Amino acid sequence: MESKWQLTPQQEAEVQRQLAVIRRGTAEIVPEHELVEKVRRSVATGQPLRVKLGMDPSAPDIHLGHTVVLQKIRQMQDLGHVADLVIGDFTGRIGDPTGKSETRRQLSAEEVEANARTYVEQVLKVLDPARTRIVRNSEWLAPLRFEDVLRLAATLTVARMLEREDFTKRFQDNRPIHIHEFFYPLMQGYDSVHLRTDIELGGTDQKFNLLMGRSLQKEFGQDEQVAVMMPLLEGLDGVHKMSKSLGNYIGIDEPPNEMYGKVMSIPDALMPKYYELVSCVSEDELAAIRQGLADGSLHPRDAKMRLARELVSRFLGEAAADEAERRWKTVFQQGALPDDIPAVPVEPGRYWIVKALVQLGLAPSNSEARRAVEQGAVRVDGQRVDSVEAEVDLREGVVVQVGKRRFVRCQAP
RNA sequence: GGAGGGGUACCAAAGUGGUCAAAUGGGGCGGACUGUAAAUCCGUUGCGGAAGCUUCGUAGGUUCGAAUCCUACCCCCUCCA
Repeated sequence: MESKWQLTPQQEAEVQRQLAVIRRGTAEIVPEHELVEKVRRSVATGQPLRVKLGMDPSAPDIHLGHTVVLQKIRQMQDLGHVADLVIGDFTGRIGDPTGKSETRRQLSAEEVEANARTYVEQVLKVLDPARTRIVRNSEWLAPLRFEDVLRLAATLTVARMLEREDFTKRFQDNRPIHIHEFFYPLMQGYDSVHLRTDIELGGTDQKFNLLMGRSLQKEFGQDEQVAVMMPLLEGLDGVHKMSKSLGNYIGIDEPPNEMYGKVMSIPDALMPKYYELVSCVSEDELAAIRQGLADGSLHPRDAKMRLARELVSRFLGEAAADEAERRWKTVFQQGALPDDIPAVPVEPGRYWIVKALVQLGLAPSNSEARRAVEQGAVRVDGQRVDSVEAEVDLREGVVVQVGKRRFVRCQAP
């Protein structure tokens, strides 16, 4: 296709450079040629592209999965483009039906507001604040009249909606689909119209919604946005996409040890993907890591430790990363006791082991405490307790351990 | 308004009078192994120091005996209108 922008050789080179950065790690770009054209335009005119990301404030925290997309935007910001971060405070009231097998609960305005606040704070750990505009879609969606809404709705057919797998499935399974859920993609698309978005980012599961933006922009006589989709990041289980509701996520606000440990528990096989999507290593390093893992010269554990360190350092600071790494080494590599064992006040004396565990908060019930002992999980001052009938002396400084990673130090009250 | 389907443990899902503290899968926890909290394998997963006690939407009832049968109620879903 013929480009309408004539560029100097230097500019051509710049376009190529930008495209390479943008393409890295993406799952799909629709349509590719329009992206090229937009970048050419930007380079020729010096006008930055407007990149949009919608965030659904239905959960208060963001996790590593979200950073995949955020990071891509950051890269675009570093190329000189600007980001519109749309807080879906209006759409959040509905809840994105994407991938859901049932209708989402509608959030109250207050809940959305509270979530939005922590969101912004966390998101700016990844994005460049100077090149980020934070907007809320209630700003332009709330004032729409019913008439406007009808106009939007008229652009869409039920058949088109049912192209979506999640809706189709629900429809076939005789599960309810509420009309208002149809409006979600419509509203998200309208955000793009309002913001005159050039590029909208999202996960591959957002394809339908992203394409909706194109349809609506066309309807409004605008240049259509390009949809840039990032792969979904699997969570700790290595199977399902990282999500809060599945509990397989790594939050970016977690305590350092948690974050470090969680990274270490990611299945080995996911390392290349994690490096590609959430790490900041250069293209060359990435290739080296891939190669090393493939030919066995790089131990998966070491790759993970490096990644864990990088992530903790980025989100929580260098010092926290040092500390988390040190702790991990002592506890798990050397099997030593951690040095930050929580102290629990307890009246000194002789206790039946089962009661002691409950007393120290290491087991929720006698039955569970007994099970732990029976399974050989309990140690007192490093000595395994092998009888459920055992009695132990609890006094200042005694360390009681259940399993490999739960420790408690007794403390006189 | 009418017709029908359904509510079982953390989740999903069997079970339709006793052998059911309730199959199976997932998740959780633990052990072994290891290189880590990866992978794999194994164990365990209501409470209770024991006797036993309390669980199958809720409340009653029938029965020697109920998750299973009856009655009422609550909740969810679908279809027709």
